Amino acid sequence: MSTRKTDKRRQILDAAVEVFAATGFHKSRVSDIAREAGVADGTIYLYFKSKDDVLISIFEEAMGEMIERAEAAIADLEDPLAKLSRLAVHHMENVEENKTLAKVLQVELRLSNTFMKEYQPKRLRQYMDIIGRIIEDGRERSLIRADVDPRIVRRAIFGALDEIAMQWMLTPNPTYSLTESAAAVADVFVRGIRA
Amino acid sequence: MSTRKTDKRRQILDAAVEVFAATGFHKSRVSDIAREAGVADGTIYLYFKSKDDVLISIFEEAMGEMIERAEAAIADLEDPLAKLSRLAVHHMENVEENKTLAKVLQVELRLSNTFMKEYQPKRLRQYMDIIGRIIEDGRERSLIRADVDPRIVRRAIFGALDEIAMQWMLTPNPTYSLTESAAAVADVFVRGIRA
Amino acid sequence: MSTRKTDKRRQILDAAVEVFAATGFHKSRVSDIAREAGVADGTIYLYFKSKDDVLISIFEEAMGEMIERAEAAIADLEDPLAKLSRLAVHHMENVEENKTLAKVLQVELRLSNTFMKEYQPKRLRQYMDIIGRIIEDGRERSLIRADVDPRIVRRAIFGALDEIAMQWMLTPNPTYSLTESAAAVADVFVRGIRA
Amino acid sequence: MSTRKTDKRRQILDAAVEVFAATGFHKSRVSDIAREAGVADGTIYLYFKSKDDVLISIFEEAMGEMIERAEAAIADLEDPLAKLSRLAVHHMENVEENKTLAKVLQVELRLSNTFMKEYQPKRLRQYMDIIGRIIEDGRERSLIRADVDPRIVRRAIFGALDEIAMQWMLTPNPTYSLTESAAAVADVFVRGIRA
DNA sequence: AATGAATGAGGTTTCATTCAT
DNA sequence: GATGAATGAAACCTCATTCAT
Repeated sequence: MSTRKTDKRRQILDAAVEVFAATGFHKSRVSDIAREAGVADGTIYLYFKSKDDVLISIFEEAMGEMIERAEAAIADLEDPLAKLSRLAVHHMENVEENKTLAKVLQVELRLSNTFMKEYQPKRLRQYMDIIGRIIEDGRERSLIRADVDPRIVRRAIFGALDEIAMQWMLTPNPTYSLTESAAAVADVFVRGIRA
Repeated sequence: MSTRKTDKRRQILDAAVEVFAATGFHKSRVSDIAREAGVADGTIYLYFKSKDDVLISIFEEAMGEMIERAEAAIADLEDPLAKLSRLAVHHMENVEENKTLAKVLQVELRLSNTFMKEYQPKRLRQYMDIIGRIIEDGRERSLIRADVDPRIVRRAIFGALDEIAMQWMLTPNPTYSLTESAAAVADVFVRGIRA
Repeated sequence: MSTRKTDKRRQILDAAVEVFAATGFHKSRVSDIAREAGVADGTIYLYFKSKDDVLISIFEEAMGEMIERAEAAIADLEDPLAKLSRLAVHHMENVEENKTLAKVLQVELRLSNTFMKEYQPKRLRQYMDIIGRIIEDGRERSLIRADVDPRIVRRAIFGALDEIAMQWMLTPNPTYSLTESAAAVADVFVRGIRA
Repeated sequence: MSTRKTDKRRQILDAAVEVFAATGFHKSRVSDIAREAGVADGTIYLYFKSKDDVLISIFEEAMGEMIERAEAAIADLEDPLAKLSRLAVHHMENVEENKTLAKVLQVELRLSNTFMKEYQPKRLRQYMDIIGRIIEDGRERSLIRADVDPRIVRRAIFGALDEIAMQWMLTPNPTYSLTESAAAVADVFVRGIRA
C-alpha cells in the first residue's frame, strides 16, 4: 500500500516534469499533469498542496539527489582543487544527461514567484555549501589562499556554472559540450583561488 | 511636443519600475502603473503595445544605458585585467545605487516567460560582449592565457556577478557590501585567467 | 448522470433565452445567464465554448425542433398548396406561442456577426427546403405552375413570413393576429403559384 | 462655406460606407472612417453625434433617395400591377448597382441594436407605404381583390424582396440575376393579388 | 483513496468620445 | 472649424482548487 502511494506520487511528479518542460510552468494546467499521469485532477491534491507545491517537490527531490550524488562524486578525492573540478564536471553531466529535468529546474523554476523568493535559497545553499566546505578545507590545508571568502566564491562558482548551463538549455541545438565548458570554468577558478 | 511625448512615456516607465519592484510583475495591474504615473489606463497603450512591452522597454532602455556606462567606465584604463576589475565593481555599483531598477531587471524580468525566451539574450549578449572583448584584447597582448575561451569565461564572469547580485537583492537587509564582493570575485577571475 | 449533464445544459440554455430576450445579446453578460441559471460563470464554459456558442446552440436546437415540427405538421396533408398554408400558419403559431424564444431567434440572432455569416444559412436552408420540396412536389403533380422557380419562391415565402413576424416581435403590444396574417400571406402565394 | 461643410460631411459618409461594407459596422473603428475620409477622429463628431449616428445618417439619406427614385420609377405607369413589377425590379437594380451601399443597408444595419429598434421602422414604413398605396389604388379600381390587406401584403412583398437581396449579398460570387428573381417574385405576387 | 463536475475570482485591453489647443 | 492625445468604462474567459459522491 505504501508502495502504491509512492507510485502514484512518483507518477505525478514524472508527469509534471514532462509537462512543465514542454509547456512551461505557467502555461501548464493541472489537468495537463493529471492527464499525463493518468489520474484525475483532484488526485493531485491528495499528494500535493498546490500546483506550486508540485514544482517545489520536483525541486526538493531533484536537489536532494543532486546533493547526494555530488557528495558521492567527490568522496574519493583528496585534493580540494580536484574536488572542485570534479564537482563542476559532475554538475554539467547531470544537466546534459537529464535535460528535461534540468530544463524544469533551471528555466521553469525561476518563473515561479513563490519559489524564487521562498524555497530556492534553502536547497541551493545546501548545494553551495558543498563548494563552500571544499574551499574551507583547502584553506585550512593551505592549498587555497587564506583571503578567499568561501561565502562569496561558492556563489560565484555556482553562478558561473548555472549561467552557462542556463544558456545551454535555452540554445535549441547546442553544438558545444557542457562538460568541456565546465572543465574550463573549473580551471579558471582553481587557478584563481589556489595558494 | 516631442518633449511632452517623451515625458509621458518616461513617466509611465518610471512608475512601472516602482510598481514592478514593489509588487512583482505578475501581481502588478496595469491600473496600478497608470495611477502611479498619473495617467489613464488607456494612455499606457498609446505608448506601449502591452504590459509585457512595458517590462521589455524598461529592460531595453536600462540595458542600453548600462552598456554605455560600462564602456565609459573602462575607457580610460589600459590594462585588460584592470578593466575586468573595474567592470565588476561598476556593475555592482549600478545595482547598489539603483536597487529598485535592479530588482526589476534581475528578479522580475526572469519571471516573464515572453521575456526570458526572446528579448533577454540579445541585450545581455551585448553586455557580455564587453567582457568578451576585454579578454580577447588581453590574449592578443599576452596578458591573458591563450587557452582562455572568451565565450565561456565572459559568461562565467557575468553569471558569477549576477548570482551574487541576485542573492543580495533577495536578502531583505544585506549587511555585506556588494562592491567588495565584486572586487573579490574579480580578483579570483583575474588570477584565474592572467598569463 | 447523463440526465444531470443534460439538465444543466438545458438550464443554461433556458436561462440564456430569457436573458437574451430581455436584454439583448450584446448587452447580456455571461454572469447574467449564470445567475439566471443558478450556476457559476465558469460552469457555462463546461457546456459551451463561448457566449456566441450559447446563442448558436439555442438556434441549432430551436431550428432543429422547428424543422421536425414543421414536417410533422404537414405530414398528413396531401395537397401541396394546403401544405403551404398549413406551414405558414404553423410558423406563426410557433412565434406566437413562444414569443421569448422567437424574439431571440429573430431579433437577437441577427445582431451577432459571427452568427449571420456562418451558422444561420445552414439551418435556415433546411427550413426553406421544406417549402422548396412542397413546391417541387406541386410542380410534378401539375398543381403548381412549371415556371415557378422553387429556389426563388421558397425564399420569397420565408422572407414574407419572417418580415411579418419580425414586425410583430418589434411591436410592443400587437393588436393583430399573426396566424391570420399568415393565412392571408399564404393565400396570396397559393393563388400566385398554382397552375 | 456651406458647400464645404456639406463636402466634408459627404466625405465622411462615403468613407463610412466603404469601411462598414469592408469590415462590418461593429468591427469598424471611428478612426478607420476618419483615416479613409482624410479627417481627424474628432472631426467626425462635428458632423455626427455618434458612430451610430453615422450609420443612421447613411440609412436616412440612402432611403430618402431610394424612396424618391422608387416613386419616380413608377410615376409614368398607370396599371398598379405593372407598378408593382416595376418597383420590384427597380429595388433589385438599386441593390445590384450599388452593392457596397446595399451591403451596409441590408447586412450591417441589422447588426446595430440601436438601429433595428428605433430608426429602421420609420423610413422602412415610408418605403413600404409606396407598395401599400399601389395596392390601395388597385383595390379601388377593382384591379386587386378587395380582401387583400395592404398592410400585410406590402410587408410580405418587402420581406420577400429583402430576403432574396440579403441572400444575394451574403453569397460571395452570386451567379444568378437579382432582377430576374425580382421579376419572378413580382409575377407571383401579381397573380396572387389581382382581381 | 479516487473522481471530476462545479466553482468564482480576477485583470488586460479596446475604442468611442471628449476637449484643450 | 479642425485636431488628436487622452480618457476610462466594461466584460469574457481561464483554471487552480474544492468537495460531494
